[in-house]
Amino acid sequence: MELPPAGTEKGRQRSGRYAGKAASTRQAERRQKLVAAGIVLIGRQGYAATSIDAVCSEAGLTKRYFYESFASSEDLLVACYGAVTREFLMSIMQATTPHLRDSRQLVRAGLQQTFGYVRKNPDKARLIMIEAMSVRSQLGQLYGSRYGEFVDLLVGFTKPFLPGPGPGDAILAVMARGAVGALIHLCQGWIATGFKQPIEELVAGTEHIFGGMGRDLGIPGWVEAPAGPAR
Amino acid sequence: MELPPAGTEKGRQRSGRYAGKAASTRQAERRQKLVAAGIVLIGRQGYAATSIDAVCSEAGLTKRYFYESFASSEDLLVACYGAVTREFLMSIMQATTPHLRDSRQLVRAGLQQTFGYVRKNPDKARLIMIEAMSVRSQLGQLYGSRYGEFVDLLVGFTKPFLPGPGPGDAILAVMARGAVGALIHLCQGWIATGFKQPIEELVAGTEHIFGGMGRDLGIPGWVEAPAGPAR
DNA sequence: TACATGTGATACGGTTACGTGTCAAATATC
DNA sequence: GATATTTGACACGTAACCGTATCACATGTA
Repeated sequence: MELPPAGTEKGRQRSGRYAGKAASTRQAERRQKLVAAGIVLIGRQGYAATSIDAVCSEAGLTKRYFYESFASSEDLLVACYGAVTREFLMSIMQATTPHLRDSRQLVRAGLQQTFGYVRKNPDKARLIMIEAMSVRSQLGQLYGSRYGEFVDLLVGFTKPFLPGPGPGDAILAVMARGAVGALIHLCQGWIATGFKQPIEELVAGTEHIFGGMGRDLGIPGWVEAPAGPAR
Repeated sequence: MELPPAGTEKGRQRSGRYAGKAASTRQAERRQKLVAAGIVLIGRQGYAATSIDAVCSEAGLTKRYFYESFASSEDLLVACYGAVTREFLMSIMQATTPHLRDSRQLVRAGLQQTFGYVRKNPDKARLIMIEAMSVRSQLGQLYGSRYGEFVDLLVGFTKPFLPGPGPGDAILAVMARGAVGALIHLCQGWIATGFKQPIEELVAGTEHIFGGMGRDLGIPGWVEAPAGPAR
């Protein structure tokens, strides 16, 4: 913001280092702290009930540094959403990569990891699945870009197994988005009701949904009935 | 709140009538006006951006009458959610009742009505599908009761077509909730992106999802492939 | 007409959070 | 050790909203 890096009057000091770290490093660390604090507070008590002061207090910083990294609390929410979503997706990819050849195993591992992550990280899950809806100004972008990665992941998983051309890409994308929606919605209800339902029922039910879609798409291995009536 | 209905001193007047209507009638009308105003404002500009004063102004009433019917703005949101949900469900039931015998037609009519309602009533759809998430204190109940009606409707539609015992009721309920979640999620994205996607693609994609579930459940009429690859 | 109640407009105090500014202590460079 | 920058703690003014209270007017009953 100030004048060029050369000394203004006597050219005494200039290096930007402080506490052993460069300016950009410190700035990034502060931002990181704020995001972490935002994830905790927003996920725990909700976006509407989380003030900027509270986030700064939780992060051990002051408001000055909040506005250094974010223009508004909504801005922070978007950042938190991105961070948690990334972690969530990574965990799913990690859990599914061993089963890229077996679509049944792939689906089961993905579903178990999805619900397992939610169960183990209820605050983060609440953040990305419930509180993120509060971002009015950027809701469209959230749905269009970051959340699209999840859909792309799903489509990418599916395409190698497709026997024929299948339905058009647009239809396939709708199916994938619908599948993601089913998962998210079940998780929302699960969270909202205090995880009372056993995770096995959720996995089994969603397996039927995914299995039905697999059969609809003619994917081998899903054509025969995947499970007995009262599995 | 005051003393018994008998006259306090001289027993002059007491009837509760005003402007030709009984007290309870006027009270109900005021509540109705407030709910209508809430639906418009919350649906249009979001729950967080809707103040009680604004709702009263929109309804042509004053704050006194807001607190006559509601204890908080969240209370109003719940009431609005209930009113719109009821209307939404009624419209779907009305659109589907002519096809209770033909499951294919039933699904198609239901889906078209679902997306059609959202398209025609974007504010109301935004209210029940997005803003309702803001009700932190009663989220669990929303998911448990009122929203459960939709799931029950779906299960009720499905059961008559089931050939055998099918999966257990718990699994069936999960599948139904997932299906509802797929619909809601697709609608959310549709709203957030300004209804750019053609409604036919959404209907076709969700038909595949429902069709897959129908095949998974062994419902006659869904066993053979419901549509060609590039329908 | 006289009076009690319903109604509408508005005022008030209290609370909360935002966004910015000030000032002293800590740190690094000369 | 001296100076400039970074940092932390805190104060300040502003604005919005909530929930309640006040007051004059409208409406209905005796």
